[in-house]
Amino acid sequence: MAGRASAQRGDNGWGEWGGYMAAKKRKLEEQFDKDCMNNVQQHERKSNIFHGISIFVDGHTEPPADELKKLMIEHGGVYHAYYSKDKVTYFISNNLPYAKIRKLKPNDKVVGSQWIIDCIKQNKLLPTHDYEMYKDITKSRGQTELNFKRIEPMKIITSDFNVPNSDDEENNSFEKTSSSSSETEEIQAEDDDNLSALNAKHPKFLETFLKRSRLHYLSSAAVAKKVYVQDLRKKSEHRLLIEKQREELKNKLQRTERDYLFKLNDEKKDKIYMHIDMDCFFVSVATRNQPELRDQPIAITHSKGKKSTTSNENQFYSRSEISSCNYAARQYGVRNGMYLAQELCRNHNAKILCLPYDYEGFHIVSDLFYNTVLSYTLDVEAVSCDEMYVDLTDLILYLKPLHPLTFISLLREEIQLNTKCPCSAGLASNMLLARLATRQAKPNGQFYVEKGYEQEFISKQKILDLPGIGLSLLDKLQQNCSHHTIEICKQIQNLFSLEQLKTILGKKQGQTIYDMSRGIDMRTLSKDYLPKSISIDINYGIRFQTFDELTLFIKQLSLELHKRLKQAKQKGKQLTVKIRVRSLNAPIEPEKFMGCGRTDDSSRLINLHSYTDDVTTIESETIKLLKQFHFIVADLRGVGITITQLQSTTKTTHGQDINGTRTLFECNQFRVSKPAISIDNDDTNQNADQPSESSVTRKRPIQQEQTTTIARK
DNA sequence: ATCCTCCCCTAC
DNA sequence: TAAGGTAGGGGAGGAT
Ligand SMILES: Nc1ccn([C@H]2C[C@H](O)[C@@H](COP(=O)(O)OP(=O)(O)OP(=O)(O)O)O2)c(=O)n1
Ligand SMILES: [Mg+2]
Ligand SMILES: [Mg+2]
Repeated sequence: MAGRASAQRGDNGWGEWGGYMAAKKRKLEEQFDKDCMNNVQQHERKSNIFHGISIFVDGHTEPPADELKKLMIEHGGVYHAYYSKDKVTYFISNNLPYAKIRKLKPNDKVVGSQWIIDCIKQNKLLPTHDYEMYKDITKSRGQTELNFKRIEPMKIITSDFNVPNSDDEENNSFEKTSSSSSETEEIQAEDDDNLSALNAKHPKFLETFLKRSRLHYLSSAAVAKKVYVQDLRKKSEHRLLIEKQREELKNKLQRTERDYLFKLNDEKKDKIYMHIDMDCFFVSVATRNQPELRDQPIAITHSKGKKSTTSNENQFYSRSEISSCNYAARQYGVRNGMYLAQELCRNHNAKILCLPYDYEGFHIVSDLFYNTVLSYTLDVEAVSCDEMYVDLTDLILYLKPLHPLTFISLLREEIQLNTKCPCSAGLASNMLLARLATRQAKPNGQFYVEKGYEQEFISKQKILDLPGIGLSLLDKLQQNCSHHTIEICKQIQNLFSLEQLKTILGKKQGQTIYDMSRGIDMRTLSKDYLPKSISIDINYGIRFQTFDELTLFIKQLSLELHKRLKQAKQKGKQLTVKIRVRSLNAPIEPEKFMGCGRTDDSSRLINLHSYTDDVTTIESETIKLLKQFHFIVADLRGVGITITQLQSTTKTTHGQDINGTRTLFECNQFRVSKPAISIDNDDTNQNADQPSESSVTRKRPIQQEQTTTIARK
């Protein structure tokens, strides 16, 4: 019964949220990084107001962590570089990332940094009550805002969303689309708070949300690119194009000495990989026709961020995420994925320019980027819309004598020319090192980790930069090594044996980290893309009062999922439903407008009778599973449906391309040209998938409790 | 041992 | 206001 009643644990199991050092990660390039640890400087003691108090600073704060550390020490407190449940009294953070808020445990107290400032100012220990950030906030939004304002570093002016400056980009859609199609009576209005009702109860919500979600864009675009590369491999014409391109390049090559000297690639199995990634992709695209803007800090956000035409202290409270920011902005510590809020509040980057999403542009540029690379080789593994791995071995052999740096220099030039956007690339003998090389190369650069320098290179790489290693895994390591601050690969090499790593992280992950920290990576490009799951998840705007409302939404999700299965030409035999329910002690409304806040998650799967992509099956099975959870409908904050155990509907040998290739123009809402390809319709085929009632569900006695999930008051 | 379910984590 | 999606690796621990 492992999972089941998980409603309670949720984040639990996470035990210690420990040293997460998100700060570390963020501070990557910030001067005040250094060792926040025992930087035992002799701070002058000024008071003792913080006696007995210890803090752990997480994320970006104003003033920055080392300043807070100094203040704490000067006033009798203790500063911990790593979180330790027993020792730390308070977290200090002004904007924890969403992922971490969800991990907070009931007893964790997160306090805004202003608390420290105010305490010092008044020279006494103030109650933290008004500075606590992620605690129950009874209800009203107003209160939420108030609460927040308190802790804002410099009393920000909240107003200023001033009048809806209408137009301004294309703010079309549902504004008026009232029409209230069918079922739901009047969506609009009603509802306690007149929050303009833009939540999942609105019939247009799903469509609107997906159209605007950058994360949905990223996911669907990545899949589309994988499919695109895959399909291109099957086209013989393309091989001819590649040949032509290579010859052309060969002819115009101006070889220099290094090209002739570059031998390597013996007939051994020496490989040379390239990892290539567009620089601050969204920003570069958005400014590709106004490159002169690029010198100033820029971010891509939904919030109009305040153009600060008027001198005034702009900015307000904004939980809008910065999707991408350029390098000028990064100078100030701004990072992708941050909330706009704190950043703008800081005087120095008060004039950060916020630009809207240009999905069509992303699409176009992404295609140009891919097509440019693909015109030279098909040894490509798509990673995302702005990033890929390339096995250059064959190409370099073909063009020899040629130094790979010469090639990627030309390639990047061509990409720049085609897209008007910069990119960076890394070269190395394996994928891991190539990827790390890219990081080093950015922005607008290239870097080759050459043969004799691999150990030196990997030794000094940040552990967090290793692909697949995030805050959680790093923390597990840190917990097992209290004396040192674990930061670079060299330390893993020296401080942990393979066995230790396996014990701490598990068999596979232990081995992987062991290898990676030594620069070892035996992976090869995956050239065969086979989807393993297709799903839809919505964890935003989920606010229902009744199960019927939820049912209506599930209907929409099912239809969307059905379309995705159709488009991917897949059917699945297993269906998983995942829900996110507001944590008991989490505020009704989280900091982020319509966000899901801190939740407890659970999932449940069912084995279907046959491979299916049928809407009604999906819908009914989902509802069935949903009823097996026990939750208060009003507390639901997220739902997801995943189909797994996929099987392609094409006869493998039979012609795939229905209407011309599924070119790069993938997912519905992001298609650029290409009129609709009609994804829906046709349900005619397939072996009847009745709502597979009994569902093989195997054993599982499933305590058939009160299946309902009533919205109780 | 190995499989299965229910997570958790990471990445873009 | 805000648009916190999703695929895939893998671990824990019970079932087989
Ligand atoms: N938390 C994130 C991370 C990324 N993205 C989007 C915007 C990015 O432009 C794009 C590509 O991600 P990258 O990690 O490649 O970041 P950038 O291209 O923006 O910057 P870099 O120059 O570091 O590659 O994905 C996002 O929306 N949210
Ligand atoms: Mg990039
Ligand atoms: Mg990228």
